[in-house]
Amino acid sequence: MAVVGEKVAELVGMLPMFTGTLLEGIEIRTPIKLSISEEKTLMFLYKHEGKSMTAYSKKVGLTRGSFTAVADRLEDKGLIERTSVCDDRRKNALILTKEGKSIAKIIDRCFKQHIASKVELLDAEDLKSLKNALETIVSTIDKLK
Amino acid sequence: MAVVGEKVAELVGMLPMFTGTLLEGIEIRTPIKLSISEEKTLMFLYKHEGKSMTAYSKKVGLTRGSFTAVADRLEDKGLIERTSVCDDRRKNALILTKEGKSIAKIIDRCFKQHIASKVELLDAEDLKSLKNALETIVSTIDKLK
DNA sequence: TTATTATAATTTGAATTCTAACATTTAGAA
DNA sequence: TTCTAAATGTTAGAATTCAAATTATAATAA
Repeated sequence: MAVVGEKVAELVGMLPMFTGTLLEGIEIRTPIKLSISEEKTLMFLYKHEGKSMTAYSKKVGLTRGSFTAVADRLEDKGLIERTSVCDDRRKNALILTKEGKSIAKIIDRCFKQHIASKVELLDAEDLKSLKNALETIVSTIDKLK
Repeated sequence: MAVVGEKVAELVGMLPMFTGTLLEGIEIRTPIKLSISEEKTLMFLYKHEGKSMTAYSKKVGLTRGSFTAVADRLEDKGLIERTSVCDDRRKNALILTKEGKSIAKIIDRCFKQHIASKVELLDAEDLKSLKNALETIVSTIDKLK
């Protein structure tokens, strides 16, 4: 079924536009000025603290080298800390500081509110099928690993 | 149904990881070295030539300012041309050169083959529901405009 | 007509990200 | 043990992208 695969490829190419449309016009006001990668990092940390640099770099979509700079900046701003993981001295586990947690909370709420307000324009049926579609896709991620 | 909206927001946040997983390990070998934005631009041009700079910048996910640089580089490499649209002298319509078209074809094929080979790991049923889910999402894009 | 506002693309310097090389540590094989 | 290969994170310089101001054109109102 290579035909289906190619169709999937075509659709995947359009996903960034989808998220772009959803995020259009979002405005996240934080006490400290942050780049998008910094905001994303805080959001992921807010959900799952204590993972490695490499893990977060993948979630944010940066190379390890670039993510080092992001972590440096967040640490300089006092929002995260690198903690050592004893059983593997190569790894750094990242955690939020108190202020980092408070700002991450703000970002998380803004993000959710913005998207919720966008999809409110859909009727109930479309919204439901959108949610189902997203769940299908996300659950497919795991099967590909 | 703000609850559904928030759930959607959470899932949307995971989409970049999904595309990241699908594209992991992709290797596009072209006669001329290209950046990712340049490759994306050629792919979109391959599908729809003659749109404006702003239109492509949105598809690629760059600001207009950044996209000017991408178009400059592609023009310097002889892969695209800016053509004037007579009825609006502000706009530049982009078109592929002969070589640009040939390279765009390579990129398009590599992209599709790579993703097709990835999703081959899924069984027929999962593959079908993935395709349906993607179609649902893409068709939702339009309704939000 | 003229003035005003909006749109398309460019420019510039600053900020961010990438690529490639590196040091350190771990895991596994010989 | 020792060797080799792989994984983690960092570094440095090049490449890319961003934000904001600018120019030119178009659309609209006065």
